[in-house]
Amino acid sequence: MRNQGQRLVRGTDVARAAGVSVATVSLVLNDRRNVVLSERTRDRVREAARRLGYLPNRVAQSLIQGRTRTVGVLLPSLASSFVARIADGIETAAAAAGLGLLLANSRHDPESEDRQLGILLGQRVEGVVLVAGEGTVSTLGKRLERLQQSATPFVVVDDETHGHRGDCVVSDDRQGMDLAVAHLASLGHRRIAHLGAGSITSSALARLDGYRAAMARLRLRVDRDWIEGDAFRSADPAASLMRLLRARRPPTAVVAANDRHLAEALPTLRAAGIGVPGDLSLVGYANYDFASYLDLTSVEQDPEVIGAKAFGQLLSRITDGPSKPARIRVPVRLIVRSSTQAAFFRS
Amino acid sequence: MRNQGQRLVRGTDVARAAGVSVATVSLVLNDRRNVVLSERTRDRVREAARRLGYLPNRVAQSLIQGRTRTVGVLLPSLASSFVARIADGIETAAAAAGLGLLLANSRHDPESEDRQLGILLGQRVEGVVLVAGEGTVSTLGKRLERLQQSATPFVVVDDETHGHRGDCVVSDDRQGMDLAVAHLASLGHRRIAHLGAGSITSSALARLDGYRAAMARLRLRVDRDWIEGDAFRSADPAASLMRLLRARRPPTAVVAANDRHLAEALPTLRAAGIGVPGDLSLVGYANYDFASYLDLTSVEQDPEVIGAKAFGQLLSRITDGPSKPARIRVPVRLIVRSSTQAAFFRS
DNA sequence: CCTGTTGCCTAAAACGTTTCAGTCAACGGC
DNA sequence: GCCGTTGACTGAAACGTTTTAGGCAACAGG
Repeated sequence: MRNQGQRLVRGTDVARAAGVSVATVSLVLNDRRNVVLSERTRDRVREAARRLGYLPNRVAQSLIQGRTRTVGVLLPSLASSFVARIADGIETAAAAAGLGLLLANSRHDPESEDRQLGILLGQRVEGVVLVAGEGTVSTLGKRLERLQQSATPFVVVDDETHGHRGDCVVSDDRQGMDLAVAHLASLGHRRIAHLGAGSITSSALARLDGYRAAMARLRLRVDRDWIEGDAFRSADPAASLMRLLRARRPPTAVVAANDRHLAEALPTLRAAGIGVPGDLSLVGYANYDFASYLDLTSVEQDPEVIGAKAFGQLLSRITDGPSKPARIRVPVRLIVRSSTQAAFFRS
Repeated sequence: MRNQGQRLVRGTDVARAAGVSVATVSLVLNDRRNVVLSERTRDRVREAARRLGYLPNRVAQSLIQGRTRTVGVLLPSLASSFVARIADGIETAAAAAGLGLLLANSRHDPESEDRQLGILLGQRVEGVVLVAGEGTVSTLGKRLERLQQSATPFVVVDDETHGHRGDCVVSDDRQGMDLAVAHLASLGHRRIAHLGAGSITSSALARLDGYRAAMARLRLRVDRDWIEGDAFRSADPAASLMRLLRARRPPTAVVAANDRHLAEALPTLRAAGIGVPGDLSLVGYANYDFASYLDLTSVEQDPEVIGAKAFGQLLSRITDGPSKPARIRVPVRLIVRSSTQAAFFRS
């Protein structure tokens, strides 16, 4: 720790240089206008501070003021661009509000998430944004309880199954599925199948749910063998998609819970001689950058806005205190490309 | 700030509950073995701490110990998956070393980066990882100077043009280009052109440089019109690629500085009736996830390792103090897919 | 000369830890 | 009974700020 040798400049140093007390330094630099101070003194202090390169020690400030101006963000990984962009949104909003971000990464491990949360609370963050992820969501309740006990405001992102415990912000998966199904229906499709996400996260379930609701709303029947790749199926999207096409009444279109599954299944479709969109229309989900390269119609989410809203909600909890849990759903929009076209066959 | 009302439990509270002094609480909880303390007292204190849910206030600890156990990460954005994965690598390494991460985002704006750096230094982070980005790299030196003045250890990531000022960690772009060119040469290609990144970042320059060096090493001539999309050209990759194909001696293969440029140019190639790899072999760079969906041969980087190495270097600076600047280049590897095949024509 | 008033600044406490010198009791040896 | 030693714990300072009550000089009014 060589910084010890070369101490950073403190308020005392500025005070000595300006020929005043530390109290005065603080008063001047924080521009306490209700205290009378001569312009001459102000200038002297400011000049000394500038000359010495004085940066008030935030640690000491935090201790005395009882607030750290820092919020914690606990996420499962930054490898997912969806999560990373949420973090970006949180950071931007926090910076605008003058709050810093302490980042912790659970690596999808509940125990690690526990430990990290402990560290964040030890650091006395003023609030926590908890981004749910596979692996940690099932035991999330335990950590929310801990947050409640320590009276630390929090917001959950990307999971609404714990909505009764506090605020949550999610992407509007139901709306997304409705847009996808409605788009296909407007093209004349009646036999629309669903290729699920193969996981049991809150949004995977919401997308399946949204698919069913949209079909019901449009009075379209859903055959039993039109849903594939749910939590109980293997994670082979191509095989799942091919199974869908062997249904008793084969679908003319498929809405997927994830672009990635479609991208992976595309070569198999091509090999089987099934043209897209000629023989089969496809709608993906998430609008990853490759969706445009593959010309996939897809539902675009807005992770930056999710992050911004999550921070906004957290901030209002920090300043206004608790009240009835809010559930914020961020709208999505459909990006139409050439993987969808009018139905080639009407039932 | 409602947390004020419901204060968190302090060492004093534990001390009172256990019938000892605060000093004892600290001694027990920090397991100071060189001080003699009876087992009975230890147990009483530990029990009281557990019962009250005592979490030592890190802010006070930091103040007294003069170290915050926190490093700052200053990056241009989390929207880039490359940067996000670097951050992930840093976080993982930092967590393993027991250090927290304060995240700041410059949004590609030098002024904002300045401000953010000020905040990090105010927070008394023990070191800073500075991830360079377009927009901020040109004025990076100013901030490095500031870091040097405050005697805060730092490491620069993704830029080696400031290597004289301190440590830097970069992906080995020269090696990557060498792998790409050598791969094509081994397939019999002699006329290999370069589609640049269209930016003037350190790695774009290094990739161009690596291309030239590799061609020279293999004794392959580089025509003047075989380099496109450098900093002075417009950012239309498809047009750049088509220009390459109109060269006096048209190339049979192209190595790009970025997968994305190839992905965007692909439709144009298809429209022009140029088959890949039949008429033209392509090698991309970065191995984005879409590279596999588009079957692009590409150079894969390892951002997590870049982050880990950056943190490792920073940590050794923090503990061992300064010495000769290190320049760490993280190896890359070539992922061969079907966008490259044996040359159709030998010169 | 006394009493206020005003203007400008400062002393000192406080925040919640850690650390170390020191206290105090008990005990043993002589 | 005295001295030293050991074991077990504690008092108080320290970290670098902010904040508030109050000090002090100058000056005015009576």
